[in-house]
Amino acid sequence: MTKSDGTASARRIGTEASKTRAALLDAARQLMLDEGYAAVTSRRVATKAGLKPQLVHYYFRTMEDLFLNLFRQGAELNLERHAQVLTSSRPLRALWEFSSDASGMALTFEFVALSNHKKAIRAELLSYAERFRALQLEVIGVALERAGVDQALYPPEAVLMVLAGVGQFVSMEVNLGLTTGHDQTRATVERLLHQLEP
Amino acid sequence: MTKSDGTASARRIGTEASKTRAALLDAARQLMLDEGYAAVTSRRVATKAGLKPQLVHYYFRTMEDLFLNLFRQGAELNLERHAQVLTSSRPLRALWEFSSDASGMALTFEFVALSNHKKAIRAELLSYAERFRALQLEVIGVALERAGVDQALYPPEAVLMVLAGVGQFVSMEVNLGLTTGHDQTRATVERLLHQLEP
DNA sequence: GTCTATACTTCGATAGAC
DNA sequence: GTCTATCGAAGTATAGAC
Repeated sequence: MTKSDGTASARRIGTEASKTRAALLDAARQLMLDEGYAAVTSRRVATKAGLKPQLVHYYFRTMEDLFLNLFRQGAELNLERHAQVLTSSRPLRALWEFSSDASGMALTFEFVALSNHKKAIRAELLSYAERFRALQLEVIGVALERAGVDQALYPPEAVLMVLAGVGQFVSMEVNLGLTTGHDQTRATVERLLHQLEP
Repeated sequence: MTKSDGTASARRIGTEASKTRAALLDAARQLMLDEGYAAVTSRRVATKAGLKPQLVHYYFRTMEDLFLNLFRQGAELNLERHAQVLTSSRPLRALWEFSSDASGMALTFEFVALSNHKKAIRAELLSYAERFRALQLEVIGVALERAGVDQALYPPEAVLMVLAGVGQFVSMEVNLGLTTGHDQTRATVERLLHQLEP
């Protein structure tokens, strides 16, 4: 661990190993899930963690910094889980299950919403999204080949967008409280997946 | 037009026909699109419209009221456009084009994000979503029948979720600045649509 | 019917004490 | 290395003047 981790600055900053710092990140994540990114203010984060608001600015210089750190933490974890899940014996099904998991989707959704007007978050999100996509495309290509699918008709990119797109769309709706037509959709997707990965 | 339009209250409120009121709604929508729902504050809306912040509270008692009115206005408009578009000669294609229109998606996305922690918005959004879905399902059923699709294998609900889900997912990504794999996805969807609706 | 003067709360951030 | 005292700006909302 080097001591400099980004922007050089005159002000002081807490260590990354600090337990207080971790508590603040946890509180922020909880708040973001429960009440949306707009509820993640220095005061509310601190209160939730049982700490003083100024500590947020000690451990994370700005609120944007806090969001970035929170996002990276989750993204790295997701990347690991994702890489593992995609090396399973049925990667297409694994991708579908990953994408249609509503609880995992909620945080991601908040970050996407947040990134719509925070450039730094957007850049970070885009960078991770590209890494995810590359990982997924590779595995899907192999899976389609193994299943004997004509990739001129069904390119991996399109398969990915359908699996991930429909999956994330469904979980977004679940989080909203909308479930009309989900059963039929799930059944149909799973039937098709069964044909590709028996 | 009756004079009472909802909550009975002691305080006074501006008329719905007011030009000032319309200007505030426009400013709010613009702000929401450009900088996200969190940027829609009484002060910023008023400034953008060249008015005093207190006017927001005169025409819309609370910020939530403003959001509700803004949403309803857009939803009604969308419902009309939607009903019209679905009576076209190629309803499936029309639905795909509607869903994959990134510019139209942006506002909807913000409202979904907002509704995640505002109960009143969520209720309104859900109510409209059900109306949309019912409208769409009916038309898709007819279209599938006409195309001779086995609806036991491909129920209208699943077709809807794929068209709407993938379409909205794609436009969400476009708004984010992510376009990897979109061309292949669009081509594949359009090829399949061409088979169903020549 | 329309708008202004004003109150009170919460925000992010810094300088400096332990 | 860790935390506190404090500031100026921005937030929502009401009561009352035109």
